[in-house]
Amino acid sequence: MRTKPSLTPSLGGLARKAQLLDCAVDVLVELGFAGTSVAEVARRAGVSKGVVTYHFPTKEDLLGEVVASLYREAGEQIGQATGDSDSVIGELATYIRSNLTFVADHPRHVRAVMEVAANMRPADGPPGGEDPLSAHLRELIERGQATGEVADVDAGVLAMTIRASIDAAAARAACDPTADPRGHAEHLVTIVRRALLATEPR
Amino acid sequence: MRTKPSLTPSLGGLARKAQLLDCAVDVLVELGFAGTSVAEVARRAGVSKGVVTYHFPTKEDLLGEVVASLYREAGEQIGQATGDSDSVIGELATYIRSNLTFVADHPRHVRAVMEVAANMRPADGPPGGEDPLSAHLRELIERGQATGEVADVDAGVLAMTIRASIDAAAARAACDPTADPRGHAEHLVTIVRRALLATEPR
Amino acid sequence: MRTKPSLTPSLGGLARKAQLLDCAVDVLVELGFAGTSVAEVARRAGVSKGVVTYHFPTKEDLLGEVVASLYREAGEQIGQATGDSDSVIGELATYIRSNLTFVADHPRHVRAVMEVAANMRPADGPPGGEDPLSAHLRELIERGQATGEVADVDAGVLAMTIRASIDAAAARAACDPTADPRGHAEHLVTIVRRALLATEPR
Amino acid sequence: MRTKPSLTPSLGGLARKAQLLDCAVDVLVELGFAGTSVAEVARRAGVSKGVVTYHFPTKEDLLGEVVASLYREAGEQIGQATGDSDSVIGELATYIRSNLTFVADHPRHVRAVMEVAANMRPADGPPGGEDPLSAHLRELIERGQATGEVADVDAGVLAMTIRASIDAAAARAACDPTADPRGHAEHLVTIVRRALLATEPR
DNA sequence: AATGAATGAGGTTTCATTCAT
DNA sequence: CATGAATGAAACCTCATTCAT
Repeated sequence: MRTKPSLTPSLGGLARKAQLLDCAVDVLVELGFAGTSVAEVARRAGVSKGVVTYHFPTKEDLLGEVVASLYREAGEQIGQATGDSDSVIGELATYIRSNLTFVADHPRHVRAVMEVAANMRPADGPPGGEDPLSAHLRELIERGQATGEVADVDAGVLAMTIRASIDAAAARAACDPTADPRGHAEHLVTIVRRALLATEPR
Repeated sequence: MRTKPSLTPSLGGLARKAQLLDCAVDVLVELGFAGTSVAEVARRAGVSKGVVTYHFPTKEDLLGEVVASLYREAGEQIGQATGDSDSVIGELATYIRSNLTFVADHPRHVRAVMEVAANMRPADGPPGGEDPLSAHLRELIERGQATGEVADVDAGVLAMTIRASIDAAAARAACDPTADPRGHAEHLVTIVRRALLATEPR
Repeated sequence: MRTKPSLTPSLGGLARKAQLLDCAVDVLVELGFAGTSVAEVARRAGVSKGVVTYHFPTKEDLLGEVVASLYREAGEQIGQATGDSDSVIGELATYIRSNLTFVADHPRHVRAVMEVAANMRPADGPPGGEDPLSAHLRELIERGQATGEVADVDAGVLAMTIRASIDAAAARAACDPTADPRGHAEHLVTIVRRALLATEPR
Repeated sequence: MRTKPSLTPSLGGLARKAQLLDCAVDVLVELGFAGTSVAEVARRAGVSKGVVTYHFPTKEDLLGEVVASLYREAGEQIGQATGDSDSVIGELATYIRSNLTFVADHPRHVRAVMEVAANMRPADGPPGGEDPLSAHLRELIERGQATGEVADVDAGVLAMTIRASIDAAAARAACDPTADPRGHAEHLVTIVRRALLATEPR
């Protein structure tokens, strides 16, 4: 039997995968997690449903890779901007700025991952315990407190607050093109510096 | 889980409705928005699916009432604790404390509403724009800045940050029984006071 | 036990039944057979669903009575107008006129019965065989042919055609208030008379 | 590798669609519109419910195609038999004969379409106004009256009567295999000719 | 690699009916 | 008589997944 010519020829594995991930991001952003179906992703990619399940055997694989690829990119971009400061305050500022710069550069992908994270909970029930990203921040702050560099506010709460502020700005940036994540970073840095460095009045 | 070991007695309208709302909250917390089906709610209540749709014609009605009932309760409890301070810092502290006290008292309900809010997007597309709760905080802060009572940090960013911190603590409290929202409130108040009142060094 | 005061006091059986039948007719006309539910009938009557099933244990009882009551009324009204003519043509004319007069007087009820008839098929499968109403007409025509009073067209086909024309006019009248069933009757009488009495040309 | 024998082999799109339409016709004829469910159609086709919704996304699509396919076939078959007569009476006879010949050839399909038509009301409320098929007939008759070729009976009523007679014969033929639509056509032609051509006595 | 067909589970909703009060 | 609550079946539809080609 003759092979039927395909409208959408092979893209050689990796390219096809990247295309599908792109489409998945779009669908997540526009239709939300609940509205994201394999069929819709395929439709936007202009391929058949089978193509999606060929490259990503299950839906979880697809969405998991949406998350993982963002983490990979974020790790690279943020990793570069790290460690080049010797003060704790400086490191915090770098962390906040690099995080929100990344968000400003990839608002849609970030939003997509938020959709997934809010809905695809790990099999072992709700997380509970401290978020690892906050934990890292907390340790950083505690280090500064140990050396007396920064004031003695609750490190855990401040860490959570910084993380939450970054995430909120990201969420906003993903939906609202007029939002300004980089400005948010600067103002947040100011707030954090005041909280950590300032001398309380009187 | 919360089901009273009753075969299926008539509960007389309001009680049944309350029971179903309770069960819906449980399901939302444990299974997430995506895992919340009318059937599961009915199963936990020990009644048939029809009972749920009898009292809440559509799923949206059910989840909407989960949200609305929390807002009602929060409005009452938080409303009482408001306005009794004449300094902006005092009002902020009251706001933070009453919010997190409420969260400490209703962690599961709060978490359930978060699940709904994160997923049930309004028909008119993604929100965009400033969150009304943050806006209220921002105005409060700006009022203090106009009178010179507090420092000139960015009011919008600080408002978002406070709201985000409260929400993060709420999310944590809903999943982790060892979390301490009231402690979070105190530490957050300290952080905010420092950011707004302290004199920057040098 | 104290009797609970009712918003919709007892109508004494028969009146309530009549009211429910009226409402059922309305629903059938406006929403069609498929849209006719016990709940909707109750809603229009301003009573609870239970009232309907109290008076008409099953939906079939309700709709069956809609049909039966029309037949009763039609039987009375048409019965009076019958038999007072001694020519077959006269009897046919009387039949047609009395049928369409009845339709003109009860368009909604007629339409409702059509909805039911088209959908509620007898348990023993589709009817098949000659419609009894047509059969009566056919016999009448054949009687006239036996005496030579009317021409020798096919009595069965003419009978079916007359019946179908009456029904079509009824269907029209039920939906279209500008329709004129009585005019239709006159014109149909003319057509039938021509078909039965005229001498074919040449 | 040997091909695993499939219980429900792939029929290649069009064939499967045709099969499903056939089954839908059967169900409509035997169980009526109200008794026609997607599940029942699937059961008769020996496939799963999903297959039906795969080929016809909604029930309306399925039933709509039942109607449309009949119209297509009827259009072809009746179109061929049209326009080859120059007298109005001749055209009427051709119309009646071709209609009922078609009915005689496809009694079940015709009956199925009647079920659908009687129940699937257009979204814009009850129709009201003249049926387009009757309208065409009326214009034909009026043309003949304008030239004096045929008598001056009411064209609208006669048109409705002819249409109704054809439909009644079709309904009968679909349920009763002993019915004779072609015979009906001949007798109906005779009746119509007498009504239009004969000279009234006296 | 890619496709279209098929599956079956599960979701929401409607509804006739039953029953205690 | 009347009601509101409850039931359970059945409807339509969506979807992740599997499979032959």
